[in-house]
Amino acid sequence: MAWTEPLAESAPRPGRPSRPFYYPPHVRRDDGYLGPGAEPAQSHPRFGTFDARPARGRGRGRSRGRGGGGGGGRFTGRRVEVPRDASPQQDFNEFDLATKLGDLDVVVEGSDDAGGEAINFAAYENVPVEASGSDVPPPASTFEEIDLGDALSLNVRRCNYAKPTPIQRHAIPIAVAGRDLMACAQTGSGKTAAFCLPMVFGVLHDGVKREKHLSSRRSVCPSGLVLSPTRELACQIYEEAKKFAYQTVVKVAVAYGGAPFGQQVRTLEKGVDILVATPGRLVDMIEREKVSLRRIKYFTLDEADRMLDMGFEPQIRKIVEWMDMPPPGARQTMLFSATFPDDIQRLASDFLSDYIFLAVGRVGSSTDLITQKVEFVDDKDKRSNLVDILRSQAKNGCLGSKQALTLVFVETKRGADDLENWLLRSGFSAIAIHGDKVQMERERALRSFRSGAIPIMVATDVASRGLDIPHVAHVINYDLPKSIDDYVHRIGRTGRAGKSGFATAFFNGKNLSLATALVQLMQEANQQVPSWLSECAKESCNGSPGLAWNRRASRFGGNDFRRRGAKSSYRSSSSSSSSYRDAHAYGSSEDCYARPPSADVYGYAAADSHLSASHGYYDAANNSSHADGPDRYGTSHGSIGASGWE
DNA sequence: AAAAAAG
Repeated sequence: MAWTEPLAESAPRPGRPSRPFYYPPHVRRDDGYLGPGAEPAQSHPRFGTFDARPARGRGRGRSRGRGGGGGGGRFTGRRVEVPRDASPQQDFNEFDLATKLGDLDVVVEGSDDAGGEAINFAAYENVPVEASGSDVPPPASTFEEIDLGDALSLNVRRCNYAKPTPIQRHAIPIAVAGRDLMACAQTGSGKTAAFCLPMVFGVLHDGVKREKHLSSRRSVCPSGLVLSPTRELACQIYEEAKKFAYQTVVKVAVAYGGAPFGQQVRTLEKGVDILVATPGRLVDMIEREKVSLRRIKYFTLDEADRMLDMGFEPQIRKIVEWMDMPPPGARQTMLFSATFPDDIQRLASDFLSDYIFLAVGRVGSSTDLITQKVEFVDDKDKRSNLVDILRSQAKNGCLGSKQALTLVFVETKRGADDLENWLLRSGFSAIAIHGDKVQMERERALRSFRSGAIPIMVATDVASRGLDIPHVAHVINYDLPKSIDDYVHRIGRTGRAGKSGFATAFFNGKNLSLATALVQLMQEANQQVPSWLSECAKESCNGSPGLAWNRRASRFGGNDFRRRGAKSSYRSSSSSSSSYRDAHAYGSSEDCYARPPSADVYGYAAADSHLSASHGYYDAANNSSHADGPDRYGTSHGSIGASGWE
């Protein structure tokens, strides 16, 4: 009963003296929020929702049990279904409540604040969960239950994590049990903590033997490794891991390109237990014998589907299979991502041993917090269209008290620079980030965007994954990505923290191949789909090879490819026992008592309308482009067909 | 065809 309960119970008592509690600087934030990227339910500004969503057709069975008797090593699975009527809107309000309260004041001078009691934790429970594999460890509902030990528990507290999020609940016990894991949950849902905590715990539990760092004259031998697809994300993970390792013997370090090699090595040589790295620099370090992977015991691939896609796969394979890392089975491997296409799952299973597949998602996932608009805009009109939007946004002010941030995605690095220049010339404060900039510039861009000093950032896909930037109110897909997965990750930069977000896409003939998947995605997220877009989807469907991108069927988890591949041999008969436990853990019992007061009581309706008001341009912009959308499409149809090859 | 990741 250490700390979660008191927090919640003391909340309604005003004037109660605050608990003295030291928060080290690295877990503080300028906006008062103390936690890192994941989500103490109680006051959590960053808790979005879950992107991982069930595949279609899952609504049928209420639950699917694990095999009766649960014999050792048998492949079993369990699922929990969410009532169909779970209203996304309601969830939004609940999250928004948490957000608002969290923003009011957090912790240092009174962790009693927060009205913990008013928060409906059931919102967290309302996610469909699938866990499949042999002998899946049961989820834990509190951190205490997981028993991470004093030091780690204290750090979790310092991060203001009151309760584990669903992905943490399920993944942490699995990880702590030493099992391999393939986990699906949206970035921002506490995924980072879900693998960092167990890694720190593992190292701590194994006992750090300092001499191991000296066991080789030349190279350091970390026991934990996390790989990330971008440098900035690596930094972010490093920062998070550091919070858990604070005041323990566990040392965390980061290695990525574009920064002085020697400096990073010198840091490593002081000892490192958990190394967060990007692939290139890591390979470099290994080849120069600065680092050895021979003692790796915990290995995590973040954004695993990206890491295993065509561009990255050889490098990852090299690191995992051709360097000195212990083979699957001799190490623990965990893969995390929001999206996990089938073919990538198949690839990934090379790296895993008797793994558990975990998908945590909510019906109508995070994207329904995001209002998605698609406008038909020819390339030549994009600039003026963008400027119109930005101008209207500037006029309509900010998002709450904070400067609303706008993230504009473009296709190419060159395009990012060009657009940045154009915006600057048009009088906007904007900055570009892409892979051709030197690392210092990249970091400076991200920093000034994060802080709100420069409220518009033009980015390539370098910024599409994982980055946790509070107050991004609007994501504009100036150029749409080729794959729907990228689209999902991009718009996922907003609509976090339970706040609503806007996403606008400029669509034209060049994006025809995306139409089908886009329409599908929007429909699932209860978005209004312009009729001209539906038409595009229908057209492009016909016998075109354009569906190469369409991985809808296998995305969003809820889908362990092993179950599809060999259903009959894997799936055991359903049994009521384990499904009952899950239903109980996630189900209605908690659901019914803790409904928060209606949104209006707290003035969310107002907050909400303020938000829409601040984006009032929307109606105007949408109407006009909507009106001429079909025409433009119609007139250029011939060329669309030609250019829309894949 | 593009971005990312080594220098």
